[in-house]
Parts: sequence; C-alpha cells; structure tokens
Amino acid sequence: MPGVTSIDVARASGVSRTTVSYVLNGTPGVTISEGTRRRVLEAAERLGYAPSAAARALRRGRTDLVLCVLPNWPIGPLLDLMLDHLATALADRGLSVLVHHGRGPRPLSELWRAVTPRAVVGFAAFAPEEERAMRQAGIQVVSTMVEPDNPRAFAADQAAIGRVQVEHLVARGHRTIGYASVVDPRLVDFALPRLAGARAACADAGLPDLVAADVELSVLSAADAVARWRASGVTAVAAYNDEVALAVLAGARTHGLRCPDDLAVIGVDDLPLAALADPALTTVGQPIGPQAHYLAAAVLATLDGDSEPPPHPAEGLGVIVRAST
Amino acid sequence: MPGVTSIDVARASGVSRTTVSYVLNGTPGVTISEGTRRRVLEAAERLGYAPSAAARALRRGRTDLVLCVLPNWPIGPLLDLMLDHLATALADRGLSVLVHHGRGPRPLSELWRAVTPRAVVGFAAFAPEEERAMRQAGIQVVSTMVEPDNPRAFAADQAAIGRVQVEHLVARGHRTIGYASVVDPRLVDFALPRLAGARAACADAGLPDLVAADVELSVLSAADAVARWRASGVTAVAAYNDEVALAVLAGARTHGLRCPDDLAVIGVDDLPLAALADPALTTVGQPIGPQAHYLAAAVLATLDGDSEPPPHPAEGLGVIVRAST
DNA sequence: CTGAAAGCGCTTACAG
DNA sequence: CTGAAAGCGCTTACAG
Repeated sequence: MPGVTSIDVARASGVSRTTVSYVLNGTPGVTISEGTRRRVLEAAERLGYAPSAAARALRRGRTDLVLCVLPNWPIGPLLDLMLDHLATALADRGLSVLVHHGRGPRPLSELWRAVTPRAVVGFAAFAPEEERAMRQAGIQVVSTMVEPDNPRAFAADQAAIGRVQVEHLVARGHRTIGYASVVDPRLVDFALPRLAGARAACADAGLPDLVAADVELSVLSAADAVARWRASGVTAVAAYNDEVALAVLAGARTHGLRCPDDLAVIGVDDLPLAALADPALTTVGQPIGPQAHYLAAAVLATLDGDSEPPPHPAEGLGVIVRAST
Repeated sequence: MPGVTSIDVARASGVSRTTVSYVLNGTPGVTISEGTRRRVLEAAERLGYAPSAAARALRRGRTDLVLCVLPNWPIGPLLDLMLDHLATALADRGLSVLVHHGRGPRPLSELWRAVTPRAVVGFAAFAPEEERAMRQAGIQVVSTMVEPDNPRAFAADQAAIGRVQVEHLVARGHRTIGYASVVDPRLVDFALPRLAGARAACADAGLPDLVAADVELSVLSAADAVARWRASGVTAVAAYNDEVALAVLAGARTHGLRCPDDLAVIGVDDLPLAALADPALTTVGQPIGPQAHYLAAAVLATLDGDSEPPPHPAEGLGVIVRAST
C-alpha cells in the first residue's frame, strides 16, 4: 500500500490528524494522554505509516538534508573521512548528508532546487551568482575552500604544505631543488598554492628558484623530468603528492639513479603505499582528524546562525621521514 | 526574496497560475498564444522564479532524483566513473543523481524517506525488509551487487578475476601458488569470491590448493606472509588487488628476494601506480567503460519498467603483463 | 486559448 | 487534552 497517510492512522486509532501529528512528532508543549499516545503509536506501526517528506517539506518550508557538493577532482580517503565525520555530527541534529559528485551535465541549481537542503557544503568554490541564488532560496552555504576571505575554510593551508617540503629538503643540505607538478587541471586549486609555497620557502632560504616540471603518472614522463632536473643540478625533488613522488622514483630508477643519494624525493599525503615503495617515501602528513572535526563544527555553527566560525585548528603538518630523503 | 511563487508570476504577467504552469512546463496538449507565453517567461525570469520542489513533489507524487547508496568500502576511481556515466545518462531524462555514503549512524530508511527518489541504486545488497519497504513506497530498486539471483548486477564476476590471475601464473609454469588476502572486512563481498575463483582455478589445473595469507598494507605484515609462502614452496602469489600486491612486493624485498625469479606477483585493478612499481606490476584489468555503460542501461531499463534487463556485457577481463610475473 | 477550484499530505495556530 | 480548519505551492481535470 503505497499510500498510508496520517488520516489513516487517525481513523485507525480513533483520533484526529492533529493528535497523530502531536504524538508522532513529540511536539513540545502539548501533553497527550498515555492511552491515546499508545493507540496512535500502535496504529502507525501496524499500518507502516511514514510521513510524506514532500508534504512535510512544503509545510515546514525546509528539509532535513544537507547537500555536500564535491568538486571534479578524484575523491580520496581524506574526503571520505570528512564526510563520515560530518554525517555523524549532523545525525545528532536529525540531519542527513547527501553527496553530489560535481560531474554530469546538469547545472548545479537543478540539484539544490530539487533537494532544497537546509545547507549546502561546497568542497570547491561556488560561482558567486550560484551562491547568491542559494542564499536567496534560504539555504545556508558553507564553502570549505581555502580562500583569502573565507574564515570557514577547513582545508589545510596548501602553501604551507609546499613550504614544509622544501624546508625539509633544505635541512637535509640540498641547495638546488626541483618541483614535480601534477598535470590534472582539476587539481589546480591545490597545485598552484603548493608550488607557490615551495617557491617562497626557497626564496626565504636564499636559494635559487626551484626547477618545476610537470610529471604524469607514467615512467616515461617522470624519466623526462628527472633528466631535466639532473641537467639543472637538482639534487632533491618535492612532489605535488605521493603518487607523483612515486612516479619520480620510477623515473630516477630508469636513469640508474639511487635515492636519496643521487636524488632525494618527498611527497604529500602519506598514502599507505608510500611506506611500501622502494625506497620508502618520505612525505608530508596532514592532520586529517582535526580537519574533519573542524569541518563538522563549521557546518554546525553555520546552521546555528553563529556569526563567528569556530577556532581553526593548528596546521599540524608533519614530515614523515622515511628512506627517500 | 525567498518566496517567489507561481502566483507572483501570474500576477506580474496578468494571467492565472494555470497558464503559468502550462507555459513553464511546456505541458503537452495545450497551446498558449505566443504573446502570453512570452510575457510569462519574461516575468518568471525577471522575478527569479523557481518552482517549489516540495510542492511539485507533493502534487506529482514523485521527485526527479535517483539515489545511489554506496557501501562502506573505499570509493575508487572505478566507482567515480560509474557515477559519472550514470549521471550523464539520467540527465537526459531530467533526473539528477544523488549519492549516499553508506556511513553514519542514521538508518538508511531515514534517507530515502527524506529524499523520496524515483529510484534507489544500491552498490551493496540491501536488507530484504529495507528493499521491500522502498518498493512499497513506490521507489524502484536496482541492486548492482553480483548475486546468484540478480540478473541486473553490473559488477564483473569476482570469481572470474581470481581465476584469471591463477591461470596466468599457471601458464608461466608455477605449480605452488599463494594468495594474498585483504584484511578489511568491508571488502568481504569481493574478497571471498575472488579467493574462491582462484581456488577453483588451482583445482581445475590439478594443482595443490593455494596457500592463502592475510596481508595488511604494511611491510611487516607482508614480510610475514612472504616467509610463510617461502616455507610452503610458493613461487607465485595472486593478490586481492594492486595495493596488496605492492605490499607483497615490499615484503619480498625485505627478504632479499627477486621478483619474479624468486617470487612472481600479480594484482588486480591496474592502478596507475602499478606500472610505477619496481618491478612493474602485472595485473588484471577490468573493462570499466562497458561496466559503466551497463549500469546506466540497467537503471534506465528499471525506470522504464522493462522486465528484461539489458544484455550483460562480456567479461573482458585482461591480464596486463609487466615485469612482476 | 485561459481561469476557478480541487487536492496532494502535512503541521499548527485557534478554539473548545 | 483534543479537533476542525487553514494553508504551504504546485498541477490538472473541468468548465467556459
């Protein structure tokens, strides 16, 4: 029976729809006699009644959904953990988390209009008109991207990651440093600030500018880049992330170079596979637990209408030193 | 202005709500004079009118959403591609894809009741009562898991993967074969059939049963397993996937073994990193494009009420031979 | 070609 | 403590 409504429950328990609603919602401020309450509950159970989400949304003017809009870039375990935390934190408020993989040809507006969520959490920046439109529709908007004017950004400062990499290599005595850039254009929001941070660290250390080269996830591409670095006197490479770093390792191997003696390499992310490489990869780890907690706190604060975002966690980036540097 | 309704558009363009609805929905079977149509469109545009999803859902009895329920296991690039394809295919029908990461403490029913999607696509099996409840609510249910009685399953036959691995190793002359199992319990639906397929291939080839060992993504765990395999005379290992295979490679390294001479290793997935390992990893590739297309076709068939699912694509599993075997 | 009216299923002042 | 009624915003027979 695809159509059990509150009116059926009312009839079955001999009360009005009003009372059914009061009982089922536990409406504060009304007291229902124990007998009535039991009869209603029992009838609802027996009939398999579930309130119509559409009707409730229409009446209340809002849903209990939070929509997370993912960007185009590949979703990693980090993001997974973020979403887990968020779902758990929001469940306590009776909210459910829904995810949209920012792909497909439909405009985003189509989506949030169809869902009319309480809040939209963006893992990439929204177009300004888009954001305005959502706000106009009464939807809270939380943007998590690191931007100059976004105090609610959850992500670690990307530039700091590049800095930490270079500082580690400098501490190891390297003076001519290469940078292995990622090619995927979807990652540009991460790639640019990381590279800029690495550059700045070189400048601060009084070193010549680093030698940047694009590296695809193939032996050939990496071997090319390694050849260029060798020609420039590079002795250490900071890579965009662990995957790119592993490619650099493979490229160095084809040239018969030993790591770290001939070429030191440092990645980012601390993937499980980083420790399994030969040599085991030195990398920069991000404090993902704190970031996940912060995201959840920031979203809750937004929902509560707090003007102040919660305090941002300390960066806490750490170099995990292994055999490759 | 968070409350522009069709009544505002009607007033602004001097017509009734009926006409506004007809124009905006392009209702088939009604003809609207060009002047009226233009005035309505213009007014809607100017006022920034967007119909209330809740009201429309209440009236029509259904939404234009399709909910994909992901299982607990880590989402990989394969799943990403699946979702992309699906979103594109469904967009042509005016449907939007929403994803639920099967985590968090809220019961699934909470979710689909709140969304009331046209269809739910499950990437893991649903509990029977859950599935029944969804069907009762008028929601189409598509389960993609490979099950004996599920002709709509999209995933490749997992047992076939294990078979192909072992057959490759046997063709290379190996007679005593090890299997590197994954530990993560969330992957059990994949792990068990793969192992069973590998076992069956051994039996078919008249070989002794394979030597299975759990391998975590750590050098220590892998080294342990390698020691046991060596003690059993194992000369080749089929791994649950590429990550596990890379761990085995690392474990072999700590024992000073050479691959493939002392120990051959074959993975599954053809991750980009597989080609970057030392030695480059032989692996089993899955035909992901066809699978993605099949999933989309199966969902569309379900929505159309077809009793027959579309023809299943050929398996097309292929061994990508590299240096590790 | 266009409009007045009913009704989707719920919640919540308001009255008793 | 409980009920009759209004109204959320839309779509769609029905009538003109």
